[in-house]
Amino acid sequence: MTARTRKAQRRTDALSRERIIEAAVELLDAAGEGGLTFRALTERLATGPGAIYWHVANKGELLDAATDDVVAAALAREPAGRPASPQEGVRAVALGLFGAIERHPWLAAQLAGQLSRGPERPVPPRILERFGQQVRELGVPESGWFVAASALMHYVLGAAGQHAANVAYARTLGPDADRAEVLGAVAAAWQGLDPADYPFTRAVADQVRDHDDREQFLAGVDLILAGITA
Amino acid sequence: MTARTRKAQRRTDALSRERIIEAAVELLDAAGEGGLTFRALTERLATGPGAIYWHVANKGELLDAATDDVVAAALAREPAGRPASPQEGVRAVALGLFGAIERHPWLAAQLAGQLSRGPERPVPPRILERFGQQVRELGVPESGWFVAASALMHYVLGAAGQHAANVAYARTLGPDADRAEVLGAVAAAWQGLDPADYPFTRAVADQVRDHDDREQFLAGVDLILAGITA
DNA sequence: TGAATCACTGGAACGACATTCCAGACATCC
DNA sequence: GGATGTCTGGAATGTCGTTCCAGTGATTCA
Repeated sequence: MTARTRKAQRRTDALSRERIIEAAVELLDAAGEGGLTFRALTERLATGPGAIYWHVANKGELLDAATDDVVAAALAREPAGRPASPQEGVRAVALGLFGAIERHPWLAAQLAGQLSRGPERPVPPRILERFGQQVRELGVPESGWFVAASALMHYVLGAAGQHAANVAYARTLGPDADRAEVLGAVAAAWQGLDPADYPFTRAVADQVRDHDDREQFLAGVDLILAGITA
Repeated sequence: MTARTRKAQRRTDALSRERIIEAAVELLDAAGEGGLTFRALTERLATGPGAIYWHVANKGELLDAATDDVVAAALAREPAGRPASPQEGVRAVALGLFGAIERHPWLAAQLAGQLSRGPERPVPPRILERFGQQVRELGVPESGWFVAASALMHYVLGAAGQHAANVAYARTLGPDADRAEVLGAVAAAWQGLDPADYPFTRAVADQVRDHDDREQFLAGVDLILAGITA
């Protein structure tokens, strides 16, 4: 009989690794990266630091676990049946991650952090694997597998992260800002750049205003798909 | 007469924003993200916190300034003459960033952080602009400018960051590890995954071991270029 | 039926950190 | 030669992650 089983028998409100991770995700969603504090966590769970540290090694592990949890849920949410085509499969995975990052804006920085903290982190291989399986079915020769899957993963994480950042930024301007204001804010920030130094960025600012983020995101995915199948 | 000019006249070892940023970059290079502390900074500059805070608003601004500094230097290092082709121009920008992230591994997380912290940060537009100008010369219709430049930027930052992470990770294993060990370490970490859950990742682990990171990175850039011109 | 054991808890305390405060040093200006 | 404003560094503050440890209550064993 494991420790947790025994404890669960004792009290239904017992602390557990799952409850801690769940609370951590809620705190992150509510207040961003800085919102996750052991103090806030003890308050929300009505306990002390020692209790939490018995279930979790440290804050880093907790953040990794929260990230893993959310990403796993996002990748599992996909349609059960096989996609109509590998291309559709890639789009489904991409949109799944896009939605997860949109719902949890702190995910973007966290994923980027795991990417740049060595190959041992659990999440990047999980994502690479999903894209990779679609790439394989796309008929890409094996020598191109890694490059193709990497390109998809890096674009998706980067672009989705930027989208989430824009949404969060627009929320800063006003809690009831509508979509036009949101996109307008980003465009305005870029329009304010020096025309001599940033001719291109200023030119595309208008596109950012007029296009749907999700469509533009998918256009990027299709662009890379085109590169893969070329 | 500005404050800094007058001060420079008084003492050549005077504190200045430039000297602080320079010291910050050195600390980051030496000990990574956690190495930049106001304590370490005061020690290295033989001064107190107040002196630093007179020149710099807070740690975040200092990090942003250091990032901006390094990226600007990397983008300026490119060959002065016009590239032979827009494709070569893209590769030059990509390799410039790749080298900068290789020399300063903390850059990857920092750039990702700026990306996911709103459109006001100075660095992302700087990079987007460089790629964008080449995209324009590639003959891409204006409606596709943003997607093409975004795809390039996100892939380059993500892939270069992952490369830097692997190099840093390998350095952890042993200070005198050679290239084979470095790549072997990453491959070994991926080979240890569950074959049932990670068939693709395990299959590409061998490629990671046998290929040159820089070549693979450029192959990714070319893949996206192929998608853009398709 | 006790006593010993074990998983688990939470309050107190610690060191490191970013940041603020402020009394003073120093060149410059009037 | 006082007044001014720039610039400095030491002391102090509050928050953070983390550790320590005396306890609690269920379980196990004699």
